[in-house]
Parts: sequence; C-alpha cells; structure tokens
Amino acid sequence: MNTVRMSRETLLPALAAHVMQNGLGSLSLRPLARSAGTSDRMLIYHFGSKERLVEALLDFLALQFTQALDTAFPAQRSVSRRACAQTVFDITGQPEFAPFFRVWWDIVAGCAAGDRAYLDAAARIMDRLLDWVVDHLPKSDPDPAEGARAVLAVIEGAQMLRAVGRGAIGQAGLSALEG
Amino acid sequence: MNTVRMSRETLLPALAAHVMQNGLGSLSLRPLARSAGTSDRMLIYHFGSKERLVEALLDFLALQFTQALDTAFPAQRSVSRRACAQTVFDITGQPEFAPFFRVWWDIVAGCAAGDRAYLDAAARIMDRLLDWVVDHLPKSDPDPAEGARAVLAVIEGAQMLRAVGRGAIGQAGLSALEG
DNA sequence: AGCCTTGTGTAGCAGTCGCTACAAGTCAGG
DNA sequence: CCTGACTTGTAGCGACTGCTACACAAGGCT
Repeated sequence: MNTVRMSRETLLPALAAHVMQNGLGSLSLRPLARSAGTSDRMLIYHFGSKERLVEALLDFLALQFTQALDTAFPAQRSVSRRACAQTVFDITGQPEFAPFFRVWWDIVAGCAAGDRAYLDAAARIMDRLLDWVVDHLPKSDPDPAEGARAVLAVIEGAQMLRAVGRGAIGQAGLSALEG
Repeated sequence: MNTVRMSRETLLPALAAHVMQNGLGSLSLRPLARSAGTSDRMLIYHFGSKERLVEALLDFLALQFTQALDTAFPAQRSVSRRACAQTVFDITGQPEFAPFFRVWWDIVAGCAAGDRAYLDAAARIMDRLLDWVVDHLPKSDPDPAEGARAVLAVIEGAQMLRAVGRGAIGQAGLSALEG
C-alpha cells in the first residue's frame, strides 16, 4: 500500500473542497475525513481539535477566495461604480460560485452567533474584497475608498437577496448605483 | 400538579423565543422542549417531526417579524430614500434586534444550502419588508417600486456587513444612496 | 543496537441526536 | 360506569458526535 504522508497543508485543499460542497454549519469529522482519504482520528491528530481545524479551514478558505478573486475576474478597471458592481454580481452568480456562497452564509451565521474565528475570517474576506473593488473602480472616481464601500454594500445586499431567491430586488439595487 | 394544556399555538411563542436566543442552525429538540416546559416527546407529538416543527417555526417567525416591523418602526414616511434606509439600519442595529438577526442569518444559510422551507420563509420576509419600504418612501418618490428595491438591497448589504463586524462599510453604502 | 519521535489503525468512550414503543393518565359521550 | 379518544411520561433504540487509549510500525538519533 502506497501510504501517502499527510499534513495540515496537504489535507487542507481536500477538506476545503468537502466544506464547499457540504457547508460548514453541519460539518462533522468522519465524513470530512472520509472524503479526504483519512480518518477522524488523523484529523484530530493533525489539528488538535475540531475547533482548531475549523480555524485553519477558515484561514485557508479566506486565502483561496482572495486568490479566486484575482483569477476569475477581469483585471482591468470598470467604467463606472455601477459597472464594477454589476461585474462582480454577474460573475459571482455563475454556478461555480455557489459552493463558496454556501460556506459564506454559514460564516455569516457563525458571526451572528458571536463566534470569534468566524468574525475574523469574515472581516478578512470583506477587507480583501474592499481592496479589490478599490483597485477596479475607474481611475476617474472622485473618492475610490468611499466608492468602494458603497459598491461593496450594494453587492453584498444583492448577493444575499439572490441567495434567498430574490435576485431581482438585488439587481435593482445595483442599477440604482450612481457613478 | 397544574398541568397546562399545550398545543402548537401555545407552544410556538416559547419555541420561537428559544430559537431567537440559540439560533436555528444547531436547534435540537431536547433543549428546545425544556425551555418551553415540555419534552421532546411532546414536540414530536404536536408537530409530527422536527422538520414540520421548523416549518411552523419559520411561519411563526416570519409573521412575528412583519408585525415587529409595524410596531418598532415610525409610521410616517421618510424624507428621502437615503433617510428611509438609514432609519431601518439604525433601528435594526439596536441590541434587541440581535436575536432576530441571529436566526435570520441561519435562515439565509439554510437557503444557500437549498432548503425549500427556508427559501419560502426568507422570500416571504423579504417581500413583506419590500412592501414596508414602499410604504415609507417619500410620496414624492418618482418610482417607489424601483426605489424600494434599491433601498432594500443597500439595507441588506449594510446589515450583512454589520453582522461580520464591518458596519462602517455598510454605513458608507447607505450614505451613497441617491434620492 | 537501543531509543525516541512521528505517524497511523482499531476500538471504544460518554454523550447527543431524532424518534418510537408502551403504558398510563385525563376527560367526554354513551 | 364503560369506552374510546386525546394527551403525556418513561425508557429506550440505533445512529452519530468529538475525542481518546492503546498498540504498532517506520525512521533518525546516539
């Protein structure tokens, strides 16, 4: 038997993949381990506890998302705030983004429940997303920092409304963006 | 022993109160029953299954929220779209609204996981909130239906950002609303 | 050689989960 | 009073939870 040496680093991609498909809210060690080719015993061995495993997972997911941002999205600047928001909304609406939002809303729920690790991860992701928006606003934008906050707020509202099946409401919010 | 006769209707307020404090994601029958003065056995008896109990709970919570909207919020119309959004944002930011958002983000997470009952409840709540916004826009608004959608999208984005500890970003989105 | 750290499998712990079988209580109608 | 429906308590099922005890194998160290 060719037993492959495993570590946090080699495990995390497989773990993240499983979480993206099955969510974070109902995560349990045994199915997670099985889909990563290990046992719950080994996950505890490598991460110490489920709590610390989830922390590592949140770190990893945050990093992975910020990388996905730069690869999946066009590099050039938008022509307006509205166009920038619309681009993000359209791209994140494609089916391959559904797994990420699956865990994203789990993270938000964890934040609302007061979980520190979730709050840290979510804040990191939002800050990174904010930076990305700043860099993609038109160079002519009078106040990119402020503009990016406005754009981000509308995007997130639209995404939540889409998550609950009311994407049309969110789309209206995007269309109403000035600039 | 003064055994009080219980039914779905007498149980639901206590069950809803427990869910508002403890969330919906990790709901389990025994603690829920205990805090309502019954047993898990009785909850199953009255509701048939946990799934149907949650459905009833979502119905009840949606109704309760729409009622809270009309009592907790000023009845008069706002002077602008921005003022309307700001009012909702400020009022829902008060601590007594935290329990509701606790379950709200659980509902959104359930929607993202594809749960039909959660989708129905969430859509009902959003539609009702949309109606409320329409009724509270200034009479001078050129397109109340469209305006309400724009206002709602920004409000929801701001609330999500507040949930993850980035309320300042959401506030910027509100301030950027035109009209 | 012996030893010690690191990794892994097997088995199992105590606890919780949703749910059910069974018995017994209450109460109305005959 | 009897009967049958409605309501409730007790006890438990099998499955699952995070986690641990124990054994053991491999490899580097002295």
